[in-house]
Amino acid sequence: MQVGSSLKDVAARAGVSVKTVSNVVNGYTYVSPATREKVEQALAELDYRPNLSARNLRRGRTGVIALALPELDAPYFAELSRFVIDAAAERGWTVLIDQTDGQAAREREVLQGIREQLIDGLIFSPITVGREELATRTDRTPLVLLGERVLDGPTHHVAIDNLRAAREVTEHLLARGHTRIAAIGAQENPSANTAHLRLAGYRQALEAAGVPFDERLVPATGSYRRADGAALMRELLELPEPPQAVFCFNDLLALGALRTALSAGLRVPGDVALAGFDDVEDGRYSTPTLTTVSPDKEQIARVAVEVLDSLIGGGRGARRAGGEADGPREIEADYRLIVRESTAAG
Amino acid sequence: MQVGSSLKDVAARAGVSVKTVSNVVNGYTYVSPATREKVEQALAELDYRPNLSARNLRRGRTGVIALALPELDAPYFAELSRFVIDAAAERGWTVLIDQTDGQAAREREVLQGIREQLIDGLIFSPITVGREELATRTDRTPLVLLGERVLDGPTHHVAIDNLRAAREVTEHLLARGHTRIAAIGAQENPSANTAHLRLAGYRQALEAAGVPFDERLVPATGSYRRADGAALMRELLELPEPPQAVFCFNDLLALGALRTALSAGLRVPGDVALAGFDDVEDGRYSTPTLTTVSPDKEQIARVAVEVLDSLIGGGRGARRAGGEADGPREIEADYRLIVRESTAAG
DNA sequence: TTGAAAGCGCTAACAC
DNA sequence: GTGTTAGCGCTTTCAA
Repeated sequence: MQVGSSLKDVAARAGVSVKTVSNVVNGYTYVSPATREKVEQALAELDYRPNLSARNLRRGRTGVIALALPELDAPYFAELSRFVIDAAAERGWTVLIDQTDGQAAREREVLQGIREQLIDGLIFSPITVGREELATRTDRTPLVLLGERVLDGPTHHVAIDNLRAAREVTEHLLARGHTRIAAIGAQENPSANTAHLRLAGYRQALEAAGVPFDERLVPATGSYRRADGAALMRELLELPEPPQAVFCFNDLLALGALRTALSAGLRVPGDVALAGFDDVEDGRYSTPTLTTVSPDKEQIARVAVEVLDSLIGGGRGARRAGGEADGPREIEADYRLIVRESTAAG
Repeated sequence: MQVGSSLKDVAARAGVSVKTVSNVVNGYTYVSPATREKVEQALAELDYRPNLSARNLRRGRTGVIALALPELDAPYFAELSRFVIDAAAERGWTVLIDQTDGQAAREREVLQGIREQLIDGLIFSPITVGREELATRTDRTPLVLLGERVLDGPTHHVAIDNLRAAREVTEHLLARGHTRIAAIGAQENPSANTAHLRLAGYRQALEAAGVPFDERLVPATGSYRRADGAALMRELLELPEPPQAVFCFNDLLALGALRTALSAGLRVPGDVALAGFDDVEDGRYSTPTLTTVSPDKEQIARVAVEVLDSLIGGGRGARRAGGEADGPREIEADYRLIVRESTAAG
């Protein structure tokens, strides 16, 4: 069965050459109106659709970029993805999604180019990957990193200043009069840059305020889901001296912690104040609503796509390592602290 | 700049023919160990990566399927996507995402094949698209629909029995002793099958219980986000005789309604009971936790991918319309009613 | 303004 | 077992 018509078929039907049809399809100038009309009619009659594989092969690019992230069902990544897809669509790119589940092996594959030759570029939000993996990368697919900066990394990336943001949250909690402030979300994995930066910001704020750091108030976790937040909060509440406030390294942890606190009969923020990070929509409708750091996700997505777009280059011809001349760019995205009910003044 | 090595380069380096290299790359038998080793060394030395565009052009398929859905940042779709991507990965497919935002024009594009020739198949969760659009579709890309059944539709689809599920939710509310039960999520758009089915289920249950239908208790909405639920709940609370229970057509609406109710100082379920639909994770951690219909998302995703896989066919050769011989399959997915705190017995 | 033809990198008949 | 070669459908010099 004939699946689709090719340029040749159209050319035959219109009584012109393949080149002419191609010209019409690609909107080139210098086609006489008469010819153009003939061709367009044939195009319509045969319901012609260009074969993208062939076009890609010829052009050396595919028009597809990959977005690699830990998990699509974490609201932060879901929201970010929507913006990336929108921004990409505006520039004519199609987005393909790779879920790594934060697994080191999967992340390494992504970096080494499982999809190479299928994608023109990659936007990657890593969890475990560090400087070394990036440095030894052989895949030449243009890459933009999302999330924390991999220090001195050889790669373009866009991220907010996690350390400063975490410090601000903690300062906000201190300003509310709390001194016994816990932090949920520390990670033992040495490559977990985001967690380390947020923890560092937390510690800086405590130190500046002269509040001693108490290791028992900073339980570690492997993942950042609601269940983790709920479990860690239970641990904190069993402490001889439970915290007055908890800074959670993302909103999911905070929502889990909130559930635990409310179930335990505590009032939030009356008995314990809670702050999160990410500003996902859930936290805007929880009761109480959630104080959080709101990264400008739309900006992050747009800038990442723009940088990638410029790396890939206007696009004629083969994929290039382009843009490296200017050196990797580190772009800082905006964020703001949004104070809501969960830390409202007593 | 040379971007990557081709089979020819590898062949030259290994001192064999292109075909032999191809054989090795594709894991064919009948390659002598000595040759194989030579080739593999050359492969490694040149860091060979197959050009997928070329391979696709030749094989007539791309290994990519599209998942078209309204919005990635609605938790139900985010969760579903994760399962679709996982199921697809298991079968060697890569998933590309199209967001329609539920817009009729975008949905029509998807259906008519914007991505044709780039994808081997399409899994589509429509909002507005109806029977006619499906019937007049010319794109031959294998298609599986998700969500409500388009009645007598010409297309394979997988969905839960929305009508029955909605009836069960309403019956549950009736069994709790409520008679003044509102429903949030009706849609005026005649193609909004899901909304119509859920509304029909609600009405069936009322009727069976001899409870009169009150139009004021069934406000319509265009979209299904938290903000809509919050706004509609405000309207309901201003009624001279507000409802004792509210059945929301998805969890986001319910979470928005919950926020409004709690903000208004009402107790849930004491003053008003609330039920949702979808069983997204947010509703498992809200306070109170949310009674809801839980569709088996993993099953929906897996079955959709399996059906699509069989439609696309083993895959040799060109894309086919295959599978139509057996006629469109309508696959009913499992679901269950999960009763949680938001409708707990008084 | 249009046509002829080469070739992108790969796979698979078909030879040897 | 291995090599030769003909396309897949498209874009694009180069001629006409």
